[in-house]
Amino acid sequence: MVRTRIAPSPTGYPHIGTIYQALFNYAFAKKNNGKFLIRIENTDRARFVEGAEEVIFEAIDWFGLTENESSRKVGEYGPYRQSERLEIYHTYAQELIDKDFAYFAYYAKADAGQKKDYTHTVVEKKKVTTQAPPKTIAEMIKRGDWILRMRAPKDKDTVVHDEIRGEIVFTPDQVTEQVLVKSDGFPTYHLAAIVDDHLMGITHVVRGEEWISSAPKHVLLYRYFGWDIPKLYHTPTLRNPDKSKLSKRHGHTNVQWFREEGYLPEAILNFLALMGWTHPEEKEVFSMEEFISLFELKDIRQVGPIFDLTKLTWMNGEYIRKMDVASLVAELKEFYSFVDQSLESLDEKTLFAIVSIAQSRIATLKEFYPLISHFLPEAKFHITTDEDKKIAETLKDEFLKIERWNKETILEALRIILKTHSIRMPILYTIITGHERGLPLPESLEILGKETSLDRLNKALS
RNA sequence: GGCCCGUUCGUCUAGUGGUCAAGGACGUCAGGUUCUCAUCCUGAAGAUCAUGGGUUCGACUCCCAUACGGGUCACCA
Repeated sequence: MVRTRIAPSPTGYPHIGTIYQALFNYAFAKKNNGKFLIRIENTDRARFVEGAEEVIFEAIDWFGLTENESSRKVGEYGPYRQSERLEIYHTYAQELIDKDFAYFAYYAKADAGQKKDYTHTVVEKKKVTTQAPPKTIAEMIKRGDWILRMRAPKDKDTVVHDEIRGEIVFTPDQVTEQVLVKSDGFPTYHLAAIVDDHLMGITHVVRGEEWISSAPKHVLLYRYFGWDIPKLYHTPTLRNPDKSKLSKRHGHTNVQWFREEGYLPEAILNFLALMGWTHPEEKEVFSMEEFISLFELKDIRQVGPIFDLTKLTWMNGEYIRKMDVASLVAELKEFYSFVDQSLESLDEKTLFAIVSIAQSRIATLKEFYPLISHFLPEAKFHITTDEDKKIAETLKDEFLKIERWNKETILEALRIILKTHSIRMPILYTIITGHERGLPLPESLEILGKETSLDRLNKALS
């Protein structure tokens, strides 16, 4: 039974990189009739953000990457929130102490969490004390200035087998004696993740390449416990246009941002799938079902791709264009209620008609509204010059002559205007819509109706 | 700085020793269709496969070095 997981930390907004990881883990689990779980890694109390967990799940739901087990969907391997598993970690930490694979180290509190400057080689200063070390985790927590570190071999290389990159050898000096339990009794990622992955039956660990350097420590821990090592896959990390790791500073990383910009979750997922993976037939647009059936973890590329918004926007347009009108209407309604902008002034029939002519002209849902301003009740014709006025008068005459109000008869009328005033389309377009270009004019006027069109003309002429 | 991972058109990529003087997609440019704008269609420009050495009859593909990029070196994940 394949079991995969993502392990987000509730430290802020949901990151697009988390979704990228979720996509691979989800697809692989689905392909193999396995389970995909979400474990909340909240062992860092300093960085914890209230409400962040809820927002992660909201993003997961939006993308439809529904998990089988998680803190909100508790299965038999729970709890799925690390803060609720402290006793478990302590038990296993004690096992390590008993086997002498871990030891208590003395550290003054003041050193906690300080970053270092690595432009030059740094020699870590060890604190010394004459105190006897604590005997148990409980005693350690009580004392406050002790931590638990793992032991690492001084004479042997540690080999990490990565399914994408092959064997990676780490010499002893690269494998430091990682802190396992912090002085507050909370485990670090390294202990917690290994214990949880094992206890939760994770078979394939798919995570970002930033974890490669700490992988040997994880391998060691598995060995200390005598556990099987799940298959390890280190995926490339998404990059900014300047090639650095995708960050808020240089690009858009917040899932919420993509939603507010009118991107469709399916399109984002499709685009993300293309970042590091290629369809066997080199197809660019494919469904999640197709992706699941074709996807293989081992085919993931090793190079960090640059997240290119231009191509995502194109992809989004592709998705919008292939939707049926009813779905697009529903999608637009949901989007505009999400961004607090209503489409309610338009009745259903009108909205359908507008959407069908707007469909090929928008790449994101957000582009819809600016395109349809001339359909809103408060819109009017734009007559600014005497020439405009003359055109409007002819327009009125021609409109009055039309008996059957449809796009063909309207187009004919418009052609007459263009000819008699020898003007070009953008001028006429501006008078009617206020913009130089946009949705097709005959269709727009047909939807608007003869009555409304004449009404607006009269108002503009008076 | 040490170590680790990587390096094919601006970007995403195909390519696993000969079929590649490198194919596709986005973007760009030009043209066609057309009531504007899009869609759609056609075409063009765009990569001496980071550089230099090997190995081989033959290398984008294998090996080594150099350069460059990224990651990591926290009581953060």
